[in-house]
Amino acid sequence: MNEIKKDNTEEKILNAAQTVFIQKGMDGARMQEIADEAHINKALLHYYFRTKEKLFDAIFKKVFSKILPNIMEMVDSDLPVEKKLELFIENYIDLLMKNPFLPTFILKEMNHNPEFLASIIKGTGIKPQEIFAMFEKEMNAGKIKRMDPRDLLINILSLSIFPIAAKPLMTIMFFDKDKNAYNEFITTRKITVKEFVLNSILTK
Amino acid sequence: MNEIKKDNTEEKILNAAQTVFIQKGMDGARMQEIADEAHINKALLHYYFRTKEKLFDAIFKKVFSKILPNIMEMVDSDLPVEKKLELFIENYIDLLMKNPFLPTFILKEMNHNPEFLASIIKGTGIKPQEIFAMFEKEMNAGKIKRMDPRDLLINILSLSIFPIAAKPLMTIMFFDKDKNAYNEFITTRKITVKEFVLNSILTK
DNA sequence: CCTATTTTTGACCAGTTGGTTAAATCATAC
DNA sequence: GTATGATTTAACCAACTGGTCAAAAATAGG
Repeated sequence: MNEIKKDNTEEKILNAAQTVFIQKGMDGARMQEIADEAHINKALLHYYFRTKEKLFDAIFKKVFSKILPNIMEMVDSDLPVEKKLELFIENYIDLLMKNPFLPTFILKEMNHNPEFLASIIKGTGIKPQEIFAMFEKEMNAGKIKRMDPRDLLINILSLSIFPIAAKPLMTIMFFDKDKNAYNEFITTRKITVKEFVLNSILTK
Repeated sequence: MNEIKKDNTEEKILNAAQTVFIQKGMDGARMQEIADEAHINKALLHYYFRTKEKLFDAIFKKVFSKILPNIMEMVDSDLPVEKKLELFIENYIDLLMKNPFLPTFILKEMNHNPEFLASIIKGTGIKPQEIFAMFEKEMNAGKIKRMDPRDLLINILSLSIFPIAAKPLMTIMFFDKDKNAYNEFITTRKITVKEFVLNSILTK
């Protein structure tokens, strides 16, 4: 029963910590609140994760890994670029709609510890170089216009992530505080963003 | 001497508070640190701004207003769309490069109090409807492709703001921690973003 | 110079915070 | 059962935090 119980408590703590940290951030979160959320004693938090910072690091790593989906297999596949792009944007916006708090949380805590951030990125196995190489191959084949592949990747990420990170601003400015209208709009963007990008980069 | 001294102290406090709040956020900032930064007694903070929250609100308002430049006169001008877009993107990226902390700070604290955010936006005099109307006029004239004008505005904002908000991530992932390379890249984007957008929306 | 008002300060406080510790409970193996 | 080690708890603590207050210093007006 030893292992099972340990796993269970640790999982309860991780889930509770994720809930609280995402809502309140590192500085705003309270160890007591995490303990309450997990229905355990506060001292138990320190028994499993010695300090608040270690617990936070575990959560950040967990959450950050979620936001980097398995794009590499998409990149390596032999689908045409249009299809790759379509899949990527749809999957990515879908992922963010299901976890709308991820972008804000990550942007919020991104400056916290750049070295730690770097180590996480390295651990995900994402190789930007390979994505760039894929883009460049398409450029050489005359399929898409010649441009800095980093620009292209950053543009796609910007168009997908920013509107979800800035949800409160968007909802107030463009949708008169109507959250349903905002959500509907984001759903449509799975198509419009793809078209916007393809219109721009495809050679005619 | 009454007025001058008061203004001076108040200004010292606002500057110090801006520095600390932007660096640490609402929760991470300490009143004592703000007082030290302003070289005054902590009690004086509470004499000018009764609570931490009131001081923070003043800073947020000040900082947020900065990020909404005078775009309306650009919108109302009779320049061709291409020129309007070029001016907007260049000015906006320039503004963000000079204040690279603004996007992160605002995104970080955006959820803090949506009603307060709404009141600030109302106070800036920005009328999204007029921007949308301008886009629609260009569409009717056959100058740019038909699309949801909200998509277009959000796309432009995303492409301009996100790469600066996500600076640490970008620098690590795409520029091997070379901050100079990153800055150079952002400068170039004043041109490439404009081209990216125009390529996509201009009717051929 | 004297008085009244405003600005500034040092000392203080109650509540909160992350973290510790010693003892209690539980599970396991013998 | 009981000895052993892992898990859980209640009570506690020192440091810190936003905020207060009475007194001192500066300023302005007469």
